[in-house]
Amino acid sequence: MKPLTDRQQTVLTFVEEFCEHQGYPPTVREVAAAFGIQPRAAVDHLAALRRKGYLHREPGLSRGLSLTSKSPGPVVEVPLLGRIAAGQPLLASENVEETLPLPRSWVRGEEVFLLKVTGESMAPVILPDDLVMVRVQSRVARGEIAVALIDDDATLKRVYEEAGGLVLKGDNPDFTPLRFSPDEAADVKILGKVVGVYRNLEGKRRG
Amino acid sequence: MKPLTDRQQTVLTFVEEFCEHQGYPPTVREVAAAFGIQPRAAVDHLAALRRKGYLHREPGLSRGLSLTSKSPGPVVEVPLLGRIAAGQPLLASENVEETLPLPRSWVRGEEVFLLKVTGESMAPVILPDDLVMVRVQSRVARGEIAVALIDDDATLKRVYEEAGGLVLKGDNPDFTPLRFSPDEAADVKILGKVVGVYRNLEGKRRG
DNA sequence: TAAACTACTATACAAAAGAATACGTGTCAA
DNA sequence: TTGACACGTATTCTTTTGTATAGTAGTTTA
Repeated sequence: MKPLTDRQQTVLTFVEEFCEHQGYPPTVREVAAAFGIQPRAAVDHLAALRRKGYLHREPGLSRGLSLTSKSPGPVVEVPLLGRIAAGQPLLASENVEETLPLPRSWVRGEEVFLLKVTGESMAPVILPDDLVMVRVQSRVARGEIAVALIDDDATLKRVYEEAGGLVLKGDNPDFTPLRFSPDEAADVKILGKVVGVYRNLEGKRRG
Repeated sequence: MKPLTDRQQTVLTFVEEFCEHQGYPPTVREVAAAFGIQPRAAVDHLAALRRKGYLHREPGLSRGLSLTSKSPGPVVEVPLLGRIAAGQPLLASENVEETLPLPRSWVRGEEVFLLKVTGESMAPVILPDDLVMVRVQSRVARGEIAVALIDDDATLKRVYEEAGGLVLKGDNPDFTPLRFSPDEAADVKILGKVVGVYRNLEGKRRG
């Protein structure tokens, strides 16, 4: 892309930050006011930026200005589930506490959701207050970490499907593995596989 | 958040998609035209959406409409550094391998960057191939995890500043702590504090 | 059953905002 | 030295756009 003059760069930065903060692009006059110049001068700058391919303007439309370059990288809105109930619609909007924009490269699969970890059973790999990303799938490979629903309680465990039944095991040795006979295993529903963990280390005593 | 009527939901969806496609929000009249109704009716819908907290309107401003709830949530482009050299400009574009859009709520601080972990010295909290988020700061509190630059080598360690000098210690007991006399400590530069860890669990044998 | 909310029509007006006109300055390459 | 270009001031015109007034109906809720 063609190089910008210093002045044009500051104008572009202003437009980018305005969009980010306000949620809508600035008008010609707002750009002018920000730099203490006349609208006409601002038009010249915006025209230069358009000519060099940094933004697009819809003629005649107020705020008809959109950024081309920067491009808010490919993001996917991933729902953070507050609670998980046995009631079918897992991703129903009532359960969605908020939705976080994550880079597409992190989101593996179509149906994914985030969950805030509560127990210590998966320590030290997964700790309380971690955010885990879960891909919805009803089966996981042996030994993989999954979200299992047991009587309306969602838990994070490694899953071992064996001839003798189903074993759900935490990494934390303080927790005894849960064993289910083939009959009982029907009450256990695998909601999905844990494909990622995010941990915030700010203001924590222990990692 | 308060529930929407069917009609309000379709209007909100229209606004969201308009923003996504055009890069700027629609005018009252554009909303009206899209549904074949009068501007006044569109105002009613937008007022309802604002009252229920789904969007924000700046009175009197054209296109002064911004999505609060859903929408491509506030993202910050965080640079993923490929290598870290002693040469001053840490976030110089030559060192930036790519830039990932992360939710603002995860990004604590002004200057942050991401780093891919290579060594095992911080296991089990931080493992190879993890992505750590680092906030640029030259000092960290005792025992916090920091990125330290020792002779052009960036390492992840807990930092203990003591009267007897500086100690850099990994969580992994297999690694012996690095000790620096007050004199030697001048060669160690703290680049920043580790404020977050992201781990991808896809295709791993063990967490 | 009254009050509040939703969903709309029709018309009008004033502020907001884009664009046009008319100039002035300095730089740089042909 | 002439013309293209970047950058700027000042003013005016016209369209776009938000908002207001004045109603009409149907639905929901207290």
